Amino acid sequence: MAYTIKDVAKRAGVGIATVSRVLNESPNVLPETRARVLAVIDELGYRPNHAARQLVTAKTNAIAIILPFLTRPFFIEVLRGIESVVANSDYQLIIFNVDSPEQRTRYFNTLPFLGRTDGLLIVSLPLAPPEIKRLQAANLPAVMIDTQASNLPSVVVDNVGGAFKAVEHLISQGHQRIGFISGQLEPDLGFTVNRDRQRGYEAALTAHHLPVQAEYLRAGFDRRDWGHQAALELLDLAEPPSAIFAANDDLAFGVIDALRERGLKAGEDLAVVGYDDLEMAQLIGLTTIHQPMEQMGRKGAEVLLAALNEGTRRPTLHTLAVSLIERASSAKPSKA
Amino acid sequence: MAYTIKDVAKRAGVGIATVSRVLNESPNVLPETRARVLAVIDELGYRPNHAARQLVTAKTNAIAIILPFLTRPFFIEVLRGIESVVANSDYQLIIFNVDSPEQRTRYFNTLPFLGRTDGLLIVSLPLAPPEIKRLQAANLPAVMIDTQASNLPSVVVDNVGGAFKAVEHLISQGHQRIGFISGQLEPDLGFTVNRDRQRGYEAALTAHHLPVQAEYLRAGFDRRDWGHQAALELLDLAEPPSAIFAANDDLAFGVIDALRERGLKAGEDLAVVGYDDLEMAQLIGLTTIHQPMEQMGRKGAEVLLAALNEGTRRPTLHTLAVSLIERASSAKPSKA
DNA sequence: ATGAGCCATGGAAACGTTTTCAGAGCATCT
DNA sequence: AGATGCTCTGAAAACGTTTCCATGGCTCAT
Repeated sequence: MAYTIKDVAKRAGVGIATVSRVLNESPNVLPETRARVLAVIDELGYRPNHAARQLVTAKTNAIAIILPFLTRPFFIEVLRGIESVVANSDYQLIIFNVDSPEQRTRYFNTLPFLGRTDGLLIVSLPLAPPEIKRLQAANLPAVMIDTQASNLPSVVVDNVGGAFKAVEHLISQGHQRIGFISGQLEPDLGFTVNRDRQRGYEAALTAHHLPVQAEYLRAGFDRRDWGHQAALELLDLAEPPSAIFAANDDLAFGVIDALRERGLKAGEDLAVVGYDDLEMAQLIGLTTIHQPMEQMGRKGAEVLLAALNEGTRRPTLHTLAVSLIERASSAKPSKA
Repeated sequence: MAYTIKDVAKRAGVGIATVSRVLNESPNVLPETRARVLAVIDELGYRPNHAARQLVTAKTNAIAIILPFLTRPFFIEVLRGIESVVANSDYQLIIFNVDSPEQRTRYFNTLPFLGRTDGLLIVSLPLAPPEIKRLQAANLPAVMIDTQASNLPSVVVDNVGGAFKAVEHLISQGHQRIGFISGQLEPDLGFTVNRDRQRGYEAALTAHHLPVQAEYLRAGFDRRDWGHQAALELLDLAEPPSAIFAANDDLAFGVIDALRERGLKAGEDLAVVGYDDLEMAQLIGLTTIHQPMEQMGRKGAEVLLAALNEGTRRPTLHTLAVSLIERASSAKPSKA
């Protein structure tokens, strides 16, 4: 068995309370005593038992992050941002991946993190009011990233504004017929990205006195093959669009795939703009909206740590800016 | 404050031991008693305190995963595999990201997971014998993924064999002059992938009676821009190779980039083969070696869980197979 | 010289569980 | 009828900390 505080105390010839004081850097310990205790700790390789400490302090020194689709680049980047901040604190990071609505409700019903974590980072998953209530009842500080809850601190990006920028860019290039391809507008897990970006798309058209045409709107799935299929559908219209705005880069890749299949080229025969600015976008030369994904993670983690350490707990809303990255896929069209 | 087991006991008119028995599904409890206790638990919304439970059982119900470069696709896929297995157990997953040698040594010296986790999954990071000793001294079951330690269970892929396959494929396409681009052969964190794949490259050449030419070997960094630069260097040789094997897909993307810059096309002017089979590889049409990344994670997690639940602790070695995925980038060359 | 106040220290309670142990009740066997 | 054994139960010990409280020694002002 591992050594306990008693072993240290005995060996150092002091009481366990003194050892505890040394451990917790309490002042009132004679330097000489402290040195002796530290020497023994070092000699025995003693390490305080976490569980015992947790039991009495009621602190876990861990925070949980709940995110969907661990595998998608967006979430990875966010995770990376979070990790970079948390690694420099003395908190540990527990991961919960949620891929299905069932898992989601299971998590928020059983709250398996309760008592195992001091705080929560919730990425992209919108919470229902009763769920928020339950968190607050449990006195568990939470920060939302990429979703918003009115009574919780939230870190978001302006999806409507970003989409607006994307479409406005296309319009400024002379495009009048602009298609929009997105994933589900009302997905199982309640994401609002697609809806928000569609709103931005429509707002930009309207602001420039262009009509919003139903046949140019293609909401399907958040998968590349849907981007592919939807692009083909748009190309086959009697009057096909001269530009396509895809609600995320992955869909845009599908679009580019479809173009290639038809012997067409993005940026020459049809302008394409994506959203996310994944690493791949640069390689492919895709014009897109850059989201500060890692920064979102960092900011969220910082807000949570501040709440934990200083007790700051105001539900502030942090909105991060997005920017347009111009690349070859939206060069000026040959035929306006 | 939250309710404790005492509150439940009092309210149900039983002793705390009985509540504990109900909680732990011990047999010897009268069905009627059990029902009464469960009713009270439900009524109060009682949840057992983790720390207290841990303290007495000396079990944390958490496992830690230690991996480098959380951001690279390879590790993400492995992580996803791990997560998918762990999510179905009642363990939780704590993440430690290690990006620098300093962090690495810090982690393995302080062992911050000690007492917070029941087991360890170590991805790609080779351990020095004293480090392994320390883990075993702490009685902490560990499984290595994508590295190997003689006295710990390990899940690996055959990097030498995979590289062999890749190069043999190029040779079978008629190539005689084959370049090899890789990251550092002796990187800071001690990965051996690059070295292993180089060995496979050399073995394949030798097996087919082709010379290993030093000027065709380019070891640099695990970054796309190195692939780019090294490819240019190879192209500028007096007698440039007709094919390039890149030690990972990312490097291969850099190669393709360089070709494009010179107005050349992979698969037509020069054959390119990568390694990893990232999602992007498919999009780009890169011939590559498919690694079962997610499966590695799953397997590793399964082995660890088995060790935890059943006490199986033999240091078995699990070698997973890799396969060649032929795509356009290694079509038959026009001029052999 | 004496009391007030401070500092360093140790003993013991408390945290909320699990688990050991002993006992009560009851049926079964001799 | 008494011994035996089984099932269910509760009291109490144990886990390893932190923290409260008491105490003894010391300094310093009176």
